[in-house]
Amino acid sequence: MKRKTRRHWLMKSEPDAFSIDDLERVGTEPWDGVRNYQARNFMRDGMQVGDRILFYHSNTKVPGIAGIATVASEAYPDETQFNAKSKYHDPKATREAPRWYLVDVAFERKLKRVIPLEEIKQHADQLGEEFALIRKGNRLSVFPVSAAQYDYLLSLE
DNA sequence: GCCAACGTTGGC
DNA sequence: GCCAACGTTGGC
Repeated sequence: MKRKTRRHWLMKSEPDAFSIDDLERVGTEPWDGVRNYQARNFMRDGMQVGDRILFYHSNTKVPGIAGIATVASEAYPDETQFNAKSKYHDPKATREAPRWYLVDVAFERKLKRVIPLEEIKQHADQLGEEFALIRKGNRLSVFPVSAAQYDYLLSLE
């Protein structure tokens, strides 16, 4: 059954590998290569077409939120798991029992400026200490953001 | 480039 | 089922 309300998400990408500019260029991109069960479950079980995504640049000089994207497809099996030549190949995955799922992600817009992680941390009181992005040791690359957190983060733009 | 944090794997 | 070893993430 479909939910009526939209959820919000944050997805990390290393800009050297795939940046918000790359997404703008291609328009829509299958979000392949996620090999973490929790992140997979969010994509497979939580996302709906039209949900908004904060596009986060990780592992770069100024990590932070760089743009907005939307969920552009239902979840479907990540093709790279079946490809022996792919670095994302998973020998234990079969077409009958795929292990990894993804959604297509569509470009919406770049932020006027990147909102740096350093700055986001200064708003921990408003975002909540449990906010996954600023929780110590968090490495999850896909996770939900509440509507309030989403609005607050964009108010920093 | 370093390394803390954390998830996964596999031997037992 | 425990847990050491290993690999990866990602800030700094």
